[in-house]
Amino acid sequence: MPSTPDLKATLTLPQTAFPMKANLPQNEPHRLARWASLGLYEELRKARRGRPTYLLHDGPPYANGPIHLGHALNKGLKDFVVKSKTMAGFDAPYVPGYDCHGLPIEIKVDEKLGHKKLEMPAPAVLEACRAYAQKYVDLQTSQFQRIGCFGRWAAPYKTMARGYEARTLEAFYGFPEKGFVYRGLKPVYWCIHDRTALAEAEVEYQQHTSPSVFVRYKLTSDPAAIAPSLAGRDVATIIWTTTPWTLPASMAVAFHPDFEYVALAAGEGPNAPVYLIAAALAEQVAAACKLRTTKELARFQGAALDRVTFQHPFLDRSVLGVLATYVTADAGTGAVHTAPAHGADDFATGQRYGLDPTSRVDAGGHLHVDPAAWPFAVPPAFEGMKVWAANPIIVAMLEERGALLGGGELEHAYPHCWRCHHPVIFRATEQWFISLETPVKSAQGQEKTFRRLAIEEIDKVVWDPAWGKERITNMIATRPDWCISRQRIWGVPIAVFLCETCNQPIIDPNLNRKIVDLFEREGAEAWHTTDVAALVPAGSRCAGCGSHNFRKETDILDVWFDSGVSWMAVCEADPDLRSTYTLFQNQAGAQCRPEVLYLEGGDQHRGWFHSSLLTSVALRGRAPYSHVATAGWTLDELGRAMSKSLGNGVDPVDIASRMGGEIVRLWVASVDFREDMAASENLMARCAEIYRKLRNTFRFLLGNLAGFNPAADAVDERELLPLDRYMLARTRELVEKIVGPDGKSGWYGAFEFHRVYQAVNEFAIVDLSAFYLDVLKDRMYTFAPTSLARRSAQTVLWRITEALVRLVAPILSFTADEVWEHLPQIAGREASVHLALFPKPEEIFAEDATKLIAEWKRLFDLRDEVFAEMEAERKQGKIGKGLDARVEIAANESDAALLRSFGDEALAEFFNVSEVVIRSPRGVNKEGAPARPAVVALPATGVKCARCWRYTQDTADYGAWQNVCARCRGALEEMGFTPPNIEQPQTETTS
RNA sequence: GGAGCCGUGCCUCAAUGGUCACAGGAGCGGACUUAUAAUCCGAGAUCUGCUGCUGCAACAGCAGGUGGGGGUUCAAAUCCCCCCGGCUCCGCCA
Repeated sequence: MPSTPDLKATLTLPQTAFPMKANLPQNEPHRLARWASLGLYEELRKARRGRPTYLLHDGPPYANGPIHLGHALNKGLKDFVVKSKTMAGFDAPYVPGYDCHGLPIEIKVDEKLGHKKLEMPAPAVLEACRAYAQKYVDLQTSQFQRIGCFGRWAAPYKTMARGYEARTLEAFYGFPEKGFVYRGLKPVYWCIHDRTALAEAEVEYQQHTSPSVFVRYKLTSDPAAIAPSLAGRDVATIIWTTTPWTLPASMAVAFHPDFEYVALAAGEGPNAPVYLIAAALAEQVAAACKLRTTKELARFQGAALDRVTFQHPFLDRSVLGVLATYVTADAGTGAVHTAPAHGADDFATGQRYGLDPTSRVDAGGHLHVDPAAWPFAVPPAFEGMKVWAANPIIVAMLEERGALLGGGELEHAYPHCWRCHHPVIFRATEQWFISLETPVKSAQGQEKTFRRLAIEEIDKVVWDPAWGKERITNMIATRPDWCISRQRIWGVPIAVFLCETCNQPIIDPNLNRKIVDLFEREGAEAWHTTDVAALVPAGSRCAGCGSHNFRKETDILDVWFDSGVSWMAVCEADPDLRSTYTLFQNQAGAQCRPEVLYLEGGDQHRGWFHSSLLTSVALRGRAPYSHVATAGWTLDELGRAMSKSLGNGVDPVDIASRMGGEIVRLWVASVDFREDMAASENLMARCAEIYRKLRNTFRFLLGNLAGFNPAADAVDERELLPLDRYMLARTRELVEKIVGPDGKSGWYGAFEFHRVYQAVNEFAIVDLSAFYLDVLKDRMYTFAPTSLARRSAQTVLWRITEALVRLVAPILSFTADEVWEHLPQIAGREASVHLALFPKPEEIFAEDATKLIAEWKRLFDLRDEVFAEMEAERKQGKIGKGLDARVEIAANESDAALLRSFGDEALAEFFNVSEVVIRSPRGVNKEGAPARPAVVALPATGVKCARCWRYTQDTADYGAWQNVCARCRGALEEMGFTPPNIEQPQTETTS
């Protein structure tokens, strides 16, 4: 077979410097450096200045470790939002932040400093904490940037910054000044390991085994007053508790006023002991306490037990019978041991009855008995012991004294400290509280409670998904007052002076301003280094007792308060954000009001969403956001939460370094973040596979745009070939779905990133790779570059690429920017794709896309038939590729007309075959069409063109080039190629 | 105890009332060597029922089948109810 080796050189094959292999781990850092040198974030701000604003306010991650997948998801989603809003034309600044104060860091620093800490002055300890937090601020910043997140990384907000600390304190002062805050004795969750109060948000429930004991409380008031039949009997009640260590603080026994109680005699005779227990529980209690034959002596309402008295089982004092509706009949005895110092309900009851709420447990959890009530000469064995150690001792003492009626162990969910994971206790201490029942005035001047107003504000916010509204509403509706004080050091001091005599705080706005200014200048350390006298004006007197001696409060603020005032410390204060935020605050309900979005994991309903709402409603009378989106949890492939113990975690930093930050981003885009999401090495590898497909599609697009000069070569939309027009219509459809008719709604507008991912993926693989680009090869490779047909295709390829690169830019930020650089250069183009705007549907294709696509539907059905037939031929080895085939279609009239309207060439291209013959149908009945057109695929006839591989009837030798079809000959002539001299064979290298 | 989510082929998943349920991966079969560390085409869910036959097998066709069951509807993966399985969050236990 004679060959013409140089004929191949006359083809216009794809040509591009855009590499097939991405080498993401190596190349992404280079692109990051380019963005940095370009000052891209600042450029974006400049480019969008004056446009409508969109504010995504960053929830600060805690700066105490490297980032994990949840962080990557969180920041990735935010980056999609910010970038897509920016490309939709909004000015969307993004100031990332970090949560820096708090126990975890202080504990880490404690471990590092060891006993040295005790000798160090407070400012030095704070300095160590600051350094520790800063280390992780820097680490996380570099990690977030590594996965391509844009933002003001050079100046993130930090809750430990001087300005932030000053704003936090200012926010705090707002509460007492407006009457939201009280300081009082109250039981709070208390971690005896960390020696601090905890907020509800800081406890987690874990399984814990507690002793479970039934204790006899002997009645000391007149039994006949309860029921006449009890006169003269030895009466007692039985309480059940799982915390024997609270018994020294037992001040009352609570009964439900409406429950029925029985008096049971245990045994025969007038001397048998009698027990008062709830009727519903009598059987259970009798069994647990092994009461033998029981006989009911009386039956009465719990209300009858109000203010009866009992003897404490081991202390020399009496215990009051009280009534409370929280007593339940599903566990215990119906008689609830009440220790006001160690339970919220107990405390409330104690207040109603005037009981002593003093805690005999110190900050470290050591028990101390009230000497006045201790009836024996020697101190109790549990004196000074930790509560857990005291439990068995107290139980033994009960047993010894005959007060223990039953016992055992109970495994139950018990609150633990979320930081140190030790079980926590309830302990009444002096704390600062924000009262949810504070009366406030709404904007309309109506009186309501703080709680009520907060709930009303929740209602004005868009919650996504919608059930978030109900969730946070329930939380606010039922939560207790917010305990905002902590007995630690690493945080914002509650910078208040207390009266040495009566503990009354000084609430003086002028003094408060002075201290805020001090914090602004010197940071929170100033509270530790400045003397009382330097701040409190001379001659100040306590409003309560008139004393003029004051001391500094040493508690710090709950860290949830810190981050919860970020709307004030950042949005209201930061020069880049405040004008937008002020507009947001003042334009409620107005059209021009900018959106303020909070986007975090669902756990923040009780965290940041919650604390931010409360502070903003209290201080500004409105919610700090207009839109709250929540993400689900990242789980492993089997749907389990990721944990160190399971070893099923996926490290985004590791994935970025091995596969690329782009792969992490693609994974984030691939999942529906509103639900729980699966992640694993395996799934990441799948994303990498998808990435390669997308990248290769871009590469092929770019390769076929080589030499295309849009200004000179682009074909007017009306002159485009039908197939090319069809693809523009498809592209328009895609654009419309992704960015909406206006270029700013659609799936990006609704944060439906996984749909963008799916649709782009499908478009690239199905519409482009498997169809359009495949079919186009013949035209792209063999036609003269000057030909209308080829320029028509290029025009469309160019528009598709320009659209696609913008559509994926928020997600594939690295790759899109790389593609951008390889696109045909046009005047006035932005330096980065990220500075560009999303395409608008009508810019892609001005006509009715839906109609055109519907028209093509029938053609694609026929194409499927053709392919099925060709596959059969292929199986028999009669043809190989499509161009080896000739297809005959016996079509009914409408099909035939449709097919003929495209012309033979276009049809052959569409089916990717050498020849298409349309025949009138045989065997078609008169009424109408056959069920399906008769399609026959046959080996092509004619001679194969050596250049374009089509079989044609007009293939002939062209000089020394053998077997060149007439179309190729025309193209060669137009391109100025002449056949090589027959006598002088072409040498291998020319020019 | 409360709230909620998920269940689609071996795997990952799309599609929230409308044609024979999208696509990808893996595996299988094939083509191409003009996207080549590529590209293209094809077959492909388990099971049940019915029909074709004297009968059986194979095969073919039809129907049903989106965890199971029921309902609304001309029409359901999609809406409603119940159940099963998996998961998450919240709360509580004196």
